[in-house]
Amino acid sequence: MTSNLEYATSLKEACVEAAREVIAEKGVENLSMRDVARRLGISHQAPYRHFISRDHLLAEIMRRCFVDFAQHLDQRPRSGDPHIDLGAMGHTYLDYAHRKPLEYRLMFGTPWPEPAEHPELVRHAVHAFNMLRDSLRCLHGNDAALHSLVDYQAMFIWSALHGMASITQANVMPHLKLASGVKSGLRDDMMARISLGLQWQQVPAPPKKPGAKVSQQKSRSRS
Amino acid sequence: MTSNLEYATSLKEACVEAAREVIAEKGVENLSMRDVARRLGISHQAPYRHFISRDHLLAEIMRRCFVDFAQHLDQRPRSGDPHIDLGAMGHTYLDYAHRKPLEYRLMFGTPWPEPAEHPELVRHAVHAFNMLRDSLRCLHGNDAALHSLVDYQAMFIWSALHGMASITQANVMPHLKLASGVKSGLRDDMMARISLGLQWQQVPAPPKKPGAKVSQQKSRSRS
DNA sequence: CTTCACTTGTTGACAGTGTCTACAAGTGTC
DNA sequence: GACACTTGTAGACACTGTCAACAAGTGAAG
Repeated sequence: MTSNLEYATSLKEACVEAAREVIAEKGVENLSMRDVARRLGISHQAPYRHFISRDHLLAEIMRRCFVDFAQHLDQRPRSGDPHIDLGAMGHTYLDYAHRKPLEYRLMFGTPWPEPAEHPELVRHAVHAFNMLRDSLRCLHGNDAALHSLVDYQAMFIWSALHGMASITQANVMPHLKLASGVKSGLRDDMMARISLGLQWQQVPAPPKKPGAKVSQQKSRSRS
Repeated sequence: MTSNLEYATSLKEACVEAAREVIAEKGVENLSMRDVARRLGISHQAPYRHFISRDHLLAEIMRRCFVDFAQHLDQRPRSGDPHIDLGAMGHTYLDYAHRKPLEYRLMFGTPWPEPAEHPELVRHAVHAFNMLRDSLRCLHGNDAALHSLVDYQAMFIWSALHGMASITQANVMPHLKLASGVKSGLRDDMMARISLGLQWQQVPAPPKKPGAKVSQQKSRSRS
């Protein structure tokens, strides 16, 4: 019974561990409950005593990835300057995606299971996003009038970072024949453009005229 | 034999058509060769005469999505002003992601099959990226000295757009409790920030000092 | 101690999958 | 007519997730 479980305190924990191995070796889409059971030397139904379906096992692993990810973000180097801190957070984000590509793919590149079924997963994912928000609030102060500015900025940062991370991971860049030096300089360039993009300030917002072209409102102001 | 094939000229075409139906109804991950065959009233092995594996059928569908995507981008409204054209391209990109979420997910959110096995898929994907490049070259002129600038800008635009599109599609935004109005204003805000971010110009590039912090080089110039 | 419920594991099914192999019918060419 | 080639069929194989029935252990109630 306890043949391959020397290290694990419970079978549930051992299942998670084995599943992560499978994912690391063969990718998420090739994770199978029976494979997990086989590796642990238990019957193919034993894991179902701890996870009611394959999706639930996967959701638990994803949840832990978010915990790990949030910890990673939390351990970023801190200086006093909130601007530098924000930049450090961006770099830390991209570092994670680069150093733990499997985990990153799992969190942000895998079709999520039904969110209603896995509230804990959602909770931890939102928590990671809130760290980005906090970093921005630290910059602006927690003035309620600026909450929407913070959210716009957070979505912008996240979009650009996630876009870059997922494009990098997709391994398409070698096929794009980028100009020499671009690949190695991409990260710094991207960070610089993001930080410039952050400086856009909302125009007083005419309350939504659907037909209006937006390309014209070039009225920007810089902080 | 020709029971359900009234419309299709060849079985190959009918397979693609049926597969797209399956994907639309049940998602990519639930696409099965046998299901395709069943819908066409043919034996479960018939599709294998035209696609050597499930991956190859999927790759063919993905390839067609890229063709469709490129066409969509090509039909964007054109004005004389290349700046406005570039903005229109961004909107057209996001429109596509919004109006054809399945196709978008298929192209950019599905783990790609081995690229070496599907060169045509890669070719069409790169072509779509080149349309973005062309749009930028149109802005700067085709000066070789600016090729790397164009590539940086293209990667930035693509990252931000793709990031936003995939986040939007992932249906996580409802869980983030964004400030009121942010969701509806997100797209315009994002476009404005992107266009601001584009204006970053490279610093003369000190030939790579690995230890140097980049956060300091705030020497920007605006066009 | 006995009894009962509950937990945790096993075994055996079932329907579904991708894909290999062997076979059959049609089609065109020498 | 003989032959090769294409296209479709039928049957297997190993694999999957998951349901249902069963067994052994544990702990509490009577």
